[in-house]
Amino acid sequence: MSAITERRERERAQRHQLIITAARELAETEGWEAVTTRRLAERVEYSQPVLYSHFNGKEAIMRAVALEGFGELAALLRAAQPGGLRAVAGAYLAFAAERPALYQAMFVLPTDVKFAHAETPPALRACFDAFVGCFAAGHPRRELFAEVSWGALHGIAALAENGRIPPEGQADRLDVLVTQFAGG
Amino acid sequence: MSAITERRERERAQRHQLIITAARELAETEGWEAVTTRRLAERVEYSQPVLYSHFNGKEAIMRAVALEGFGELAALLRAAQPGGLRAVAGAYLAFAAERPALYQAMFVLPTDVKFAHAETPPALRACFDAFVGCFAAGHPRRELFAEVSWGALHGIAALAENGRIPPEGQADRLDVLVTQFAGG
DNA sequence: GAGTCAATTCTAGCAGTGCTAGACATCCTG
DNA sequence: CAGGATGTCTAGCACTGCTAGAATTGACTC
Repeated sequence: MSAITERRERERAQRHQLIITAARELAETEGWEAVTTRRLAERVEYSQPVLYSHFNGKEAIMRAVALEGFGELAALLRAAQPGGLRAVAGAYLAFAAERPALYQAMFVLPTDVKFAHAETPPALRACFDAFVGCFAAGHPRRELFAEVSWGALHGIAALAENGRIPPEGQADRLDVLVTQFAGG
Repeated sequence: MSAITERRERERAQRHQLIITAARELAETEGWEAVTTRRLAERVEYSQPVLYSHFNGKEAIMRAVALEGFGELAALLRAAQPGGLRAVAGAYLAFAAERPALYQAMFVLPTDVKFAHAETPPALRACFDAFVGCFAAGHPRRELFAEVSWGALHGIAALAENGRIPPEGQADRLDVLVTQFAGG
């Protein structure tokens, strides 16, 4: 009995992850507008209602995908940490450029995820902390600088992603941004 | 005959503008997700197909709204021009905060409007030029600096708008941004 | 004025969306 | 092997953007 329910829960958890992965892959190959509950259900080889037994709706699935993204981004930024702001910022822009759909779920699409809040997911907080760590410990407005440099990077990334800025100039923009902020 | 067709064209142009205004108002009061062709048609007191005789679909209506926004933003930025980067950046953030839906149509939602291109609408180019004008005429990388400072502002505005950053800290962020860029 | 005809506007409907109630099947328990 | 809970699916709702073809309007000719 206990063994059976355990197995069931294991299978359920597997399917849970399968849905997240399928949604992410679909979004990364065809964009979020192509991620419909019907296509997603077909992809995981279950009917639509199964999705709703795992998630509280489509938005919840996207939130789960975004959460996965926060974990990956945090790892990348932490790895770049020793290289200072230039390396962290470069890693950030590379992440945004290489996984546009994932980045969109994390930072562009409407979300319920709490930012700068007590309930902020640890992975997300770790991302922010990577930026904070780029400024000296004694810096009087350390958090503020982290926030602004992150925001600035996001602007560059977002505009490039939706075609408002030519993507090929990102390296130059990164250089300007880092130079202006590292000097302060 | 000519007088009649002229009157008809006049009425048609009026209705054209009515649709744009209605879409904008609806978006500004309830958000773009509330702007459906049915609700918009009801608002202008015509049936849905009329919308399609004026615009090539919902996206075209949003593009028209965005274009209106570019004109207004350009006027605001030009007026702030004498105050330098601080004034221009402040006007930009104020615009984004006061007309979030309009700003979203201009810079966040998918669009076909050409940026940094031969077909770029004059109003949009004027917005960019306002940023360029904030840097000395002899500045070696004038356009690049304009691009990056605009991008940085967009990041701050976008993150604040969708709840990723507490909106009450915008003044401090603006201060940091301007200080770092005006110094270069 | 009455009739004709073109331009305009609307009704009705298509294929798609997110989501859900209730029927159905499956599997464990006694 | 029957009973019952668990899980899954079918079918459908109200909505979306969009459009074909019917209906109406209104300007022009006789």
